[in-house]
Amino acid sequence: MHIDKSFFAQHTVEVAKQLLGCVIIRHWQGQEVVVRITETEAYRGADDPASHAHRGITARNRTMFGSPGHLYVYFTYGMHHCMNIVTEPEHTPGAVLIRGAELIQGIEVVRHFRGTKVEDKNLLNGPGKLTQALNIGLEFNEYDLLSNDSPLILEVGAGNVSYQATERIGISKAKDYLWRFVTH
DNA sequence: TTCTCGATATTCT
DNA sequence: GAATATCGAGAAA
Repeated sequence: MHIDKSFFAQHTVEVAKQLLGCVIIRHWQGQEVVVRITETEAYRGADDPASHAHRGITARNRTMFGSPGHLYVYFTYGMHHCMNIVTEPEHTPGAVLIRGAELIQGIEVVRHFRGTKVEDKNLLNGPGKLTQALNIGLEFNEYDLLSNDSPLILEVGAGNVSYQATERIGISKAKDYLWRFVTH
Protein backbone atom coordinates (compact mmCIF):
# COMPACT_ATOMS: atom_id res chain seq x y z
CA MET A 1 0.00 0.00 0.00
CA HIS A 2 1.22 3.50 -0.84
CA ILE A 3 2.69 5.62 1.92
CA ASP A 4 2.17 9.35 1.87
CA LYS A 5 4.89 11.89 2.59
CA SER A 6 2.77 13.29 5.44
CA PHE A 7 3.22 9.96 7.24
CA PHE A 8 6.97 10.57 7.59
CA ALA A 9 6.59 14.29 8.35
CA GLN A 10 4.97 13.53 11.72
CA HIS A 11 6.70 13.63 15.11
CA THR A 12 9.59 11.12 15.04
CA VAL A 13 8.27 9.12 18.00
CA GLU A 14 4.93 8.73 16.30
CA VAL A 15 6.52 7.48 13.08
CA ALA A 16 8.72 5.04 15.03
CA LYS A 17 5.61 3.41 16.54
CA GLN A 18 3.74 3.30 13.27
CA LEU A 19 6.64 1.76 11.36
CA LEU A 20 6.31 -1.40 13.47
CA GLY A 21 4.70 -4.05 11.33
CA CYS A 22 5.57 -2.28 8.09
CA VAL A 23 7.27 -4.31 5.40
CA ILE A 24 10.55 -3.67 3.59
CA ILE A 25 10.97 -5.20 0.16
CA ARG A 26 14.50 -5.41 -1.22
CA HIS A 27 15.21 -6.42 -4.79
CA TRP A 28 18.69 -7.73 -5.48
CA GLN A 29 19.86 -9.45 -8.63
CA GLY A 30 16.36 -10.52 -9.62
CA GLN A 31 15.57 -11.91 -6.19
CA GLU A 32 13.21 -10.52 -3.59
CA VAL A 33 13.71 -10.20 0.15
CA VAL A 34 10.71 -9.29 2.30
CA VAL A 35 11.01 -8.43 6.01
CA ARG A 36 8.62 -7.10 8.63
CA ILE A 37 9.87 -4.38 10.98
CA THR A 38 9.77 -5.43 14.65
CA GLU A 39 12.08 -2.97 16.39
CA THR A 40 12.60 0.80 15.95
CA GLU A 41 14.16 3.73 17.78
CA ALA A 42 13.33 7.43 17.47
CA TYR A 43 16.08 10.06 17.24
CA ARG A 44 14.87 13.63 17.16
CA GLY A 45 17.51 16.32 16.83
CA ALA A 46 15.62 19.19 18.36
CA ASP A 47 15.18 17.90 21.89
CA ASP A 48 17.15 14.66 21.99
CA PRO A 49 20.76 14.75 23.33
CA ALA A 50 21.38 11.24 21.95
CA SER A 51 20.63 12.20 18.36
CA HIS A 52 23.38 12.70 15.80
CA ALA A 53 21.63 15.92 14.82
CA HIS A 54 21.46 17.39 18.32
CA ARG A 55 24.58 19.54 17.91
CA GLY A 56 23.73 20.76 14.44
CA ILE A 57 24.32 19.76 10.88
CA THR A 58 27.46 17.86 9.81
CA ALA A 59 28.57 16.00 6.71
CA ARG A 60 27.31 12.73 8.17
CA ASN A 61 23.93 13.75 9.58
CA ARG A 62 22.76 16.25 6.97
CA THR A 63 20.27 13.73 5.59
CA MET A 64 18.39 13.98 8.90
CA PHE A 65 17.66 17.62 8.10
CA GLY A 66 16.38 16.79 4.64
CA SER A 67 13.16 15.52 3.16
CA PRO A 68 10.98 13.11 5.17
CA GLY A 69 10.74 9.65 3.65
CA HIS A 70 14.38 9.57 2.65
CA LEU A 71 16.80 6.98 3.99
CA TYR A 72 19.55 8.11 6.40
CA VAL A 73 22.36 5.55 6.25
CA TYR A 74 25.57 6.01 8.23
CA PHE A 75 28.70 4.00 8.92
CA THR A 76 29.54 3.32 12.56
CA TYR A 77 32.06 1.51 14.75
CA GLY A 78 34.33 1.37 11.73
CA MET A 79 32.46 -1.57 10.24
CA HIS A 80 28.67 -1.38 10.37
CA HIS A 81 25.95 0.52 8.59
CA CYS A 82 22.72 1.66 10.23
CA MET A 83 19.53 2.37 8.33
CA ASN A 84 17.12 5.11 9.37
CA ILE A 85 14.03 6.68 7.84
CA VAL A 86 13.98 10.48 7.92
CA THR A 87 11.05 12.09 9.73
CA GLU A 88 9.70 15.55 10.60
CA PRO A 89 9.21 18.34 8.06
CA GLU A 90 12.20 19.37 5.96
CA HIS A 91 14.86 21.34 7.95
CA THR A 92 13.64 19.75 11.20
CA PRO A 93 16.05 16.90 11.99
CA GLY A 94 14.70 13.49 12.91
CA ALA A 95 14.97 9.85 11.93
CA VAL A 96 13.81 6.40 12.97
CA LEU A 97 16.51 3.74 13.30
CA ILE A 98 15.35 0.37 12.01
CA ARG A 99 16.85 -2.01 14.56
CA GLY A 100 15.24 -5.32 13.82
CA ALA A 101 12.91 -7.29 11.58
CA GLU A 102 11.58 -10.76 10.94
CA LEU A 103 12.14 -12.57 7.67
CA ILE A 104 9.11 -13.22 5.49
CA GLN A 105 10.73 -14.13 2.21
CA GLY A 106 14.21 -14.40 0.66
CA ILE A 107 16.28 -16.56 3.01
CA GLU A 108 18.75 -17.34 0.19
CA VAL A 109 19.77 -13.71 -0.30
CA VAL A 110 19.91 -13.05 3.45
CA ARG A 111 22.14 -16.10 3.98
CA HIS A 112 24.32 -14.94 1.10
CA PHE A 113 25.12 -11.71 2.93
CA ARG A 114 24.91 -12.89 6.56
CA GLY A 115 26.71 -16.20 6.12
CA THR A 116 25.69 -19.76 6.87
CA LYS A 117 26.93 -20.01 10.46
CA VAL A 118 24.47 -17.49 11.93
CA GLU A 119 21.42 -18.88 13.71
CA ASP A 120 18.03 -17.99 12.19
CA LYS A 121 17.04 -15.80 15.14
CA ASN A 122 20.22 -13.73 14.73
CA LEU A 123 19.81 -12.92 11.05
CA LEU A 124 17.96 -9.60 11.41
CA ASN A 125 17.88 -8.74 15.13
CA GLY A 126 20.16 -5.70 15.10
CA PRO A 127 20.70 -2.58 13.01
CA GLY A 128 24.06 -3.71 11.62
CA LYS A 129 22.72 -7.19 10.87
CA LEU A 130 19.71 -5.80 9.06
CA THR A 131 21.74 -3.61 6.72
CA GLN A 132 24.14 -6.46 6.05
CA ALA A 133 21.28 -8.86 5.31
CA LEU A 134 19.64 -6.44 2.86
CA ASN A 135 22.96 -5.22 1.42
CA ILE A 136 22.23 -1.61 2.36
CA GLY A 137 25.29 0.64 2.26
CA LEU A 138 26.09 4.32 2.00
CA GLU A 139 24.89 4.34 -1.60
CA PHE A 140 21.35 4.22 -0.11
CA ASN A 141 21.88 7.39 1.91
CA GLU A 142 19.24 9.93 0.81
CA TYR A 143 17.37 7.23 -1.13
CA ASP A 144 13.75 8.32 -1.52
CA LEU A 145 11.33 5.69 -0.24
CA LEU A 146 8.44 7.63 -1.73
CA SER A 147 9.77 7.02 -5.22
CA ASN A 148 8.61 3.41 -4.79
CA ASP A 149 11.61 2.51 -6.90
CA SER A 150 12.64 -1.06 -7.45
CA PRO A 151 15.67 -1.76 -5.22
CA LEU A 152 13.95 -0.82 -1.97
CA ILE A 153 10.25 -0.44 -1.21
CA LEU A 154 8.42 0.24 2.06
CA GLU A 155 4.82 -0.82 2.52
CA VAL A 156 2.45 -0.38 5.44
CA GLY A 157 1.59 -3.45 7.48
CA ALA A 158 -1.67 -4.94 8.60
CA GLY A 159 -2.50 -2.02 10.86
CA ASN A 160 -2.21 -1.44 14.60
CA VAL A 161 0.54 -3.46 16.25
CA SER A 162 0.91 -3.90 20.00
CA TYR A 163 4.31 -2.76 21.20
CA GLN A 164 6.47 -2.12 24.22
CA ALA A 165 8.46 1.10 24.81
CA THR A 166 11.93 0.82 26.40
CA GLU A 167 15.26 2.64 26.71
CA ARG A 168 17.27 2.91 23.53
CA ILE A 169 20.26 0.65 23.03
CA GLY A 170 23.92 1.63 23.00
CA ILE A 171 23.57 5.27 24.07
CA SER A 172 24.74 7.07 27.20
CA LYS A 173 22.68 10.25 26.97
CA ALA A 174 18.93 10.68 27.45
CA LYS A 175 18.55 7.20 28.95
CA ASP A 176 15.19 8.24 30.39
CA TYR A 177 13.64 8.61 26.93
CA LEU A 178 11.61 5.48 26.23
CA TRP A 179 11.99 5.87 22.50
CA ARG A 180 12.72 2.26 21.52
CA PHE A 181 9.71 0.31 20.33
CA VAL A 182 9.50 -3.46 20.02
CA THR A 183 6.56 -5.53 18.85
CA HIS A 184 5.14 -8.01 21.33
C1' DT B 1 23.99 -18.54 29.38
C1' DT B 2 26.42 -14.38 30.37
C1' DC B 3 30.59 -11.55 30.19
C1' DT B 4 34.63 -9.45 28.05
C1' DC B 5 36.96 -7.68 24.37
C1' DG B 6 38.83 -6.60 19.68
C1' DA B 7 37.90 -4.52 15.21
C1' DT B 8 38.12 0.14 13.32
C1' DA B 9 36.22 4.90 10.68
C1' DT B 10 34.03 9.06 11.96
C1' DT B 11 32.95 12.45 15.18
C1' DC B 12 33.59 14.77 19.39
C1' DT B 13 36.32 16.84 23.43
C1' DG C 1 42.73 10.88 22.97
C1' DA C 2 37.94 9.15 23.83
C1' DA C 3 33.45 7.82 22.50
C1' DT C 4 30.40 5.68 19.37
C1' DA C 5 22.54 4.58 17.49
C1' DT C 6 27.54 -2.73 16.77
C1' DC C 7 28.68 -7.50 16.21
C1' DG C 8 30.66 -11.93 16.99
C1' DA C 9 34.31 -14.84 18.95
C1' DG C 10 36.02 -16.78 22.86
C1' DA C 11 36.22 -17.12 27.96
C1' DA C 12 33.98 -17.61 32.18
C1' DA C 13 30.38 -19.34 35.00
